[in-house]
Amino acid sequence: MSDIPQDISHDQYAVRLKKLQDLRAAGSDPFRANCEQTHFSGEALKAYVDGQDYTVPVKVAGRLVVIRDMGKSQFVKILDQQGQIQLYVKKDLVGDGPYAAFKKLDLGDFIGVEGTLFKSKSGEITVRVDKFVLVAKALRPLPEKWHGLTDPEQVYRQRYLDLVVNPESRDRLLKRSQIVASLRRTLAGRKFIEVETPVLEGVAGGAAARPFTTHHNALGADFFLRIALELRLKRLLVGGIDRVFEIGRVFRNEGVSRKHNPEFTMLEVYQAYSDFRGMMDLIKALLQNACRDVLGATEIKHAASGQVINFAGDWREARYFDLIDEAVGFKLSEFRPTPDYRAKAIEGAKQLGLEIHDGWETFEIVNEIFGKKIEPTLIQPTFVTHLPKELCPLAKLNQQDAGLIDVFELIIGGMEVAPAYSEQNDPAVQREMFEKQVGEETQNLDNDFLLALEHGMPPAGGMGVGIDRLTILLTGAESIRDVILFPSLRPTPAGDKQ
RNA sequence: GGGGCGAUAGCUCAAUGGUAGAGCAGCGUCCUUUUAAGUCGUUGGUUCUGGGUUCGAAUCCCAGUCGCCCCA
Repeated sequence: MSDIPQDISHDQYAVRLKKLQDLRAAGSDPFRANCEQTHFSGEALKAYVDGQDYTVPVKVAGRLVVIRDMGKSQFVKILDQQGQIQLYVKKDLVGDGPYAAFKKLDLGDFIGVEGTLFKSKSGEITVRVDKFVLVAKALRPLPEKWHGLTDPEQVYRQRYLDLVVNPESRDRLLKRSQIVASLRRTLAGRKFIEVETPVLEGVAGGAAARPFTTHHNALGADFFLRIALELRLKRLLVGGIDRVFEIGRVFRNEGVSRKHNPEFTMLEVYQAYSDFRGMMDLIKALLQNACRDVLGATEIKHAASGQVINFAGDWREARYFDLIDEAVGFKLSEFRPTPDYRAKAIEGAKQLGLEIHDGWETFEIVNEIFGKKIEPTLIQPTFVTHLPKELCPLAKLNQQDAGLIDVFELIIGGMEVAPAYSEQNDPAVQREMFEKQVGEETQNLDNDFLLALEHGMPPAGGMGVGIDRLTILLTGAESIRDVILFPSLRPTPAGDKQ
């Protein structure tokens, strides 16, 4: 030990650690087991009765985020789940000793207080503190109060700091929670049953995507992380669960971008004895309710296009090939049954300035036109129906045109929000469709699923909703990373601090 | 995978080859209704990492790490 007092005034961590040690030395616990709380901040603000200052008692708790020290009194603010509330601490009210202790508190500390509500001179509802207690000491300082945390890497890796200092971040988290709750309510109201199915699968099916692989030691077997919920939920249709849904994480081993995270959340819904048209009705109810529940309106401003998206009323319905014909400027769809189809599709795509890759199938060329030139222009909710059958092997073929499938893709704000199908339930046709796809995709044939189909699956409408994209839409977020609390990032080296 | 941009105090940002600065936060002082409170004083730097060029590098060059954007 040195006699020379070390100057730690510049080191905020050391200053706080010293305060913590001093508290312990004085017999006080800087990390309490609990504290009483009668109101969240928002509830306390509502509990105030106009003109009745100092009569309504409240006990609130939270993290100190603002301190305005005026010598013998202080205005401070604490943050809890519902937001901030101001506290007023007066020396002659709490007493000299406690007041001195209060002055030693740091931004970031958690406190619990007891007091009464009043309205300050400038009209802010405030708790006048009678008693307070430090319940948890913070050893590290908070980011700056005015600008918040802006470095995206730190926002994602230390989301807890982002949530403390960036209110819009907390707001997005709350909205996402409300959206999911609203979806569940709507589904429950229509007698859907929520289930959970395996994340670890022997065969990763139900979508065309590269899966993650992992290994189970005790079983001595490799597993895939699921890429969709579909094939498990359809087994439940076979088992007599007529209206079933799951909200769950799926994993796709693909690129990361503003619109893609390797793990994301899907709602998949299946309704026996319905079809893709029934799903139109369902998705409208789901989204209109979610808008009302979360935003209190059925219109939202779409930041990217500047348009107002209107969820009320009837939604536009357009056939895939009508939109394609319109985009290329000639009747490309009429060439579908002819040998000239491919040449015409290439011609159409090139006219639109699109790059075509040699190995592409004709349907891929046409879908490039859709993805690049049509989808981004569909801002208002639009059901795009009757896609070419190659785009999904799990849907029923159209009665009039076996090259088409009875499906829709719901596009909103230029993004695919929900695909829905009349589900294929003929085991022979299903096997044939799978076998065609297995050749070109990485996924294996799910024989166990085909066995289930052979036992008979009722006709059904099915639908998938990307929860992350829906949240982007309803919150106006710019990136999927803004609506996923902890987006996938390259791991930092083990043991690395800060 | 390719191209572009970025990383400086705890946080937000300056400093274009010549002693690394500001605001907030911190530390010390004044202030019993503040609103990014105010006031006076003050501490704090592996300029992402490693090489190189130069009398001299936050700045120029090379390589790497991490992130963001665009493209595939």
